[in-house]
Amino acid sequence: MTDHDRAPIRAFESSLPMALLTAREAAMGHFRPLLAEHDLTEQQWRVLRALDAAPNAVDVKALIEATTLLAPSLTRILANFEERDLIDRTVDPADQRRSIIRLSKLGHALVAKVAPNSEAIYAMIETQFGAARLDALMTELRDLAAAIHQTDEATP
Amino acid sequence: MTDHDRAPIRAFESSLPMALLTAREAAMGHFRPLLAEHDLTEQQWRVLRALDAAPNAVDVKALIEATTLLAPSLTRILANFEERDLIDRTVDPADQRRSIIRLSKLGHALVAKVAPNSEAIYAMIETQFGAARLDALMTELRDLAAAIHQTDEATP
DNA sequence: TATTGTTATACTCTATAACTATA
DNA sequence: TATAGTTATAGAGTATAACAATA
Repeated sequence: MTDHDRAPIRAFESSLPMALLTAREAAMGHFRPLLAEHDLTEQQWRVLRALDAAPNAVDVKALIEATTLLAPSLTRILANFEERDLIDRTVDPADQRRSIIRLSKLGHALVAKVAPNSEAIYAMIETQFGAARLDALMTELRDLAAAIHQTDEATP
Repeated sequence: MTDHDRAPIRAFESSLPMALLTAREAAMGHFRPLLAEHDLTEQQWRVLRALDAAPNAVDVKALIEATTLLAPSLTRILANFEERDLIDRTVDPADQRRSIIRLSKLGHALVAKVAPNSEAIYAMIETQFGAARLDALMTELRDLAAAIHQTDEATP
């Protein structure tokens, strides 16, 4: 602390997007170093999780929807994953325009390696914040997103 | 809908960071086109709001903290703002290393022009989701960030 | 003609390190 | 020596448009 410290900037954390960003940054601050250890970006991890969670093999379009990435971003990420042998890719025999993506053995192994740490971090947060409270918060977040999307339809 | 549609990818929206991201994207989806009209990025808007909310003129360090941007990003944004005459910049006479930043008349005018639309969007969200509920959610988000930061101190 | 996915391009932010000028 | 801020550099995502292959 010196004479030149000024009053901190306040009031604009009251913005909803900023509150969401701050909360997200707090959570990801724990997680990003873990991802970096495995040479994964946040977006790459989103793709891996989506692939891991998918009941079946998926096409690029489904991945775009699940990850909210743009097509060109996803194209590059998938190219990177192919180089690293994290995914297998085949052409849909029923529609040759489509790529069918699935996690390779190596890809599954990577998810299996990272995921437990992710859950440990999550558990820490649950302990600190309260499991029931966190559940309720997640529900509210989903409802909020849904409510906003409804306003989309009202004003196209 | 065609024969080739597959089961949607589920389950991983249960990730906290993803829930925060999705909610944020929903909110920002309304706001980004408005910013684009004024040639502003999300990060630039964050800086403008921070400057507008600041009780006094601020230095670069305070802006970094308020916006969670990195120094090099902020340096470029401030250079851009100077070109556009949105800010005034003076050297702190008490410490010549410091830059003192404040919004120019033009900068204040820009904030004044964009902010009402921002509030209109916010009002729409409030209506759809419920004002009290939104308030409660914001409180929870702030508490969550605080709780996570407490775990930081526990595990340095 | 429409759709799937890729390529091309320009811009911005992230992240780190090196550097300057003050203190 | 330490701090405030800038410059340099590499890498990755955002965003649009144009494109090839397939339907």
